[in-house]
Amino acid sequence: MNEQLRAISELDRVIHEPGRLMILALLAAVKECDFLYLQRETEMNKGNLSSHLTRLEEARYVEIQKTYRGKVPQTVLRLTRAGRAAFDEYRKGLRAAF
Amino acid sequence: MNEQLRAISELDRVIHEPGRLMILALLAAVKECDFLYLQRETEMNKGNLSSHLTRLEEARYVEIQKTYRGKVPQTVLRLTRAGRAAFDEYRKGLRAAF
DNA sequence: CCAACACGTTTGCACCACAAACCGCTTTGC
DNA sequence: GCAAAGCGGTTTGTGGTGCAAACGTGTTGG
Repeated sequence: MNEQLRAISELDRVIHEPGRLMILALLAAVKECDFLYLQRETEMNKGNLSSHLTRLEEARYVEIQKTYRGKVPQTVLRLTRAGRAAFDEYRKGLRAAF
Repeated sequence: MNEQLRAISELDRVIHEPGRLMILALLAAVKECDFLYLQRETEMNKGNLSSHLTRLEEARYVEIQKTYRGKVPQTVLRLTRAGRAAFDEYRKGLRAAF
């Protein structure tokens, strides 16, 4: 197997999913944001977004912090150190492949 | 939605799957090859490879030509024009995203 | 002959992305 | 006040799909 193919085959499948890729790309850029901002930016529906976030949390790539803005619940998202590392690694893999 | 996120969300899902990405990357490089060569290079099992190829054929991205090498059946694969265009477009999308 | 092998394909399952339905809370209308 | 609608998400149901094991069809070896 050549280097290009190996790079492709080793891409992190948790990150590779476009929905999650969008989330990670955004979080990598802004450091921190809330659920609704993420929803507006990605144009995903709530359910879809919520389950991708859960998956990213299970992978320890994203931290989910539930809080309140006044009386309104607010979910704040942040990349973990591992998440940033994995995302960097993923991009490195892509560059190696293309 | 910003340009990066749009590029990600518009990635062709048929191509985005790593198994098929490997197949297309290889076919783009060599123009034509047979099933077993593809299997060795990608290190996929036959079943997996076969179904990805079927999917690529259904998408009209790959041409599957069954022939013989002596008495031994041989399956020759080739990128179609549409396949090459879609692959180029996919790579363009990736570059726009990263 | 018939057993083993070569070249793929089909089947069965397990997982997962997606959206509809739901839930608890708050605000609005009357 | 108190239904009804809205807000911020989560859970559920399901169709689709990636994967490997089992199968099929022909060929070769003993």
